[in-house]
Amino acid sequence: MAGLTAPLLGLEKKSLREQALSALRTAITSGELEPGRHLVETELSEMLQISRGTLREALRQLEQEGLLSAGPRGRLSVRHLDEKEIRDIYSVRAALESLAARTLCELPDRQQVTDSLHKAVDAMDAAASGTLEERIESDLEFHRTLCRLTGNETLLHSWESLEGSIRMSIMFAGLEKGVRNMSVDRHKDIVAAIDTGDAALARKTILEHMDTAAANLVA
Amino acid sequence: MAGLTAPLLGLEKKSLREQALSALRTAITSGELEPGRHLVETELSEMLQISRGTLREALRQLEQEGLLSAGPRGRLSVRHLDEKEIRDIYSVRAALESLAARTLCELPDRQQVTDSLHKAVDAMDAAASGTLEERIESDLEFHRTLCRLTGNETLLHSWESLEGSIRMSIMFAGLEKGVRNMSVDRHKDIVAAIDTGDAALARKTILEHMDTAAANLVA
DNA sequence: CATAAGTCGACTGTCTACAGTCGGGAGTAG
DNA sequence: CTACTCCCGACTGTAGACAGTCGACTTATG
Repeated sequence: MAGLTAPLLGLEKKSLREQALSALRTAITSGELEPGRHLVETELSEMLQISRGTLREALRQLEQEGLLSAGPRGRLSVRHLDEKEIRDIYSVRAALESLAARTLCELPDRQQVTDSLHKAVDAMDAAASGTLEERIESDLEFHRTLCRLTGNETLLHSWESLEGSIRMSIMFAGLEKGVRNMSVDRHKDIVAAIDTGDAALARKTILEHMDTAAANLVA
Repeated sequence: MAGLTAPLLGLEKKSLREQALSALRTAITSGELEPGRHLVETELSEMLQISRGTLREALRQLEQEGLLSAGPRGRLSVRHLDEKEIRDIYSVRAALESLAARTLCELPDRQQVTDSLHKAVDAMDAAASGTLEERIESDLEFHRTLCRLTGNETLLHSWESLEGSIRMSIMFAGLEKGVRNMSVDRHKDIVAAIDTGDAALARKTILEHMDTAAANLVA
């Protein structure tokens, strides 16, 4: 007699605000809303079939995620990234993920960690023959997992706040360039480094990975 | 004939949303709104004399800054930090600021940078005899400056997103503990390390500073 | 023809009102 | 006295409307 009407397994219904947030994030990071484009609240609220008030809450969040930039009088537009900004974003990303790698190495029980990471790599492997979007998703999921496994909620939250900017970086560079960074082998190296428990090595591996990744994007 | 009615020098009138944001941030990080306290939108909007819609936009932002935590059915309450979370916050902070230090060392022209940092330290010195709040403000200003001078907007933005959590950490630990980290000398060390241009040394100095800072807070 | 004043339209800022939902207390049956 | 039910009050989710402001276009004037 369970679950007759409502979905039970974590599939909680999302508020309109969250739906709008997802929809807009996708629209922006997919390029459907091209960079520089002015966003008009009345237009968007009509498109998404929600009220302006609800929409504005979502917009504030996107603004703080760095997907939107504010012009005079509160005019919002889709943020435009140049090469320097992409490098900057990846510098911060590298700092966060290298902290994650170091932290994981210092964990008492790394068995479950490496298991989860192996699974994430396997998922990338499985997606390797899929669409570009799928490959990117599985890659980001790997790195998100890296942060999540540390158990440091603040770290995870900071990374997720950056995720939108990361997606924009990839989109800006072009998906074909972004996909250069999805190599399964390189990610296996990361897992292996963490597996050894050598924090310095793990940190170095991540930093190099991010350096290469940034270079691939702006090249 | 200038500035008769309106302030001109960058003192642009802030929107009600921004005013509410500042007021709430201050109220929370000062402990006026004690941790764990449930926030009721209608109450707050009446206190602040603004409409709920406007207030909600500010709340969303505070939520993302980590000052508020969401309960069931959108109930918001002032976030509560335990010792582990404080350590976690400072880990992330350390990662960001060590990136800042490294970045500054690699800058071609560091003259202006060290000048600005010296000024910030001087400000701390001047505040040393002031109230606890003033000392904390000048300390945070120093570290914010550190991030700003890198020219990496993303880094600055990430740090500022964390600032609220940092303030809460200090408040949680108690201002008297927080003030232990305001030593002018220790900050001079940081500036000196950056001055040498030795990225590894600068990074190490910051990491140690943050380690000590976190230890002082949870001790 | 150029410049200045005036007017119109487009958007954001803000407020008020309504609807839906959950928790808790009063009241009642066993 | 306990447990169950039903109703009410408290809040959040969401919508819709009004007001103020700035830019662009038009029109009048030197």
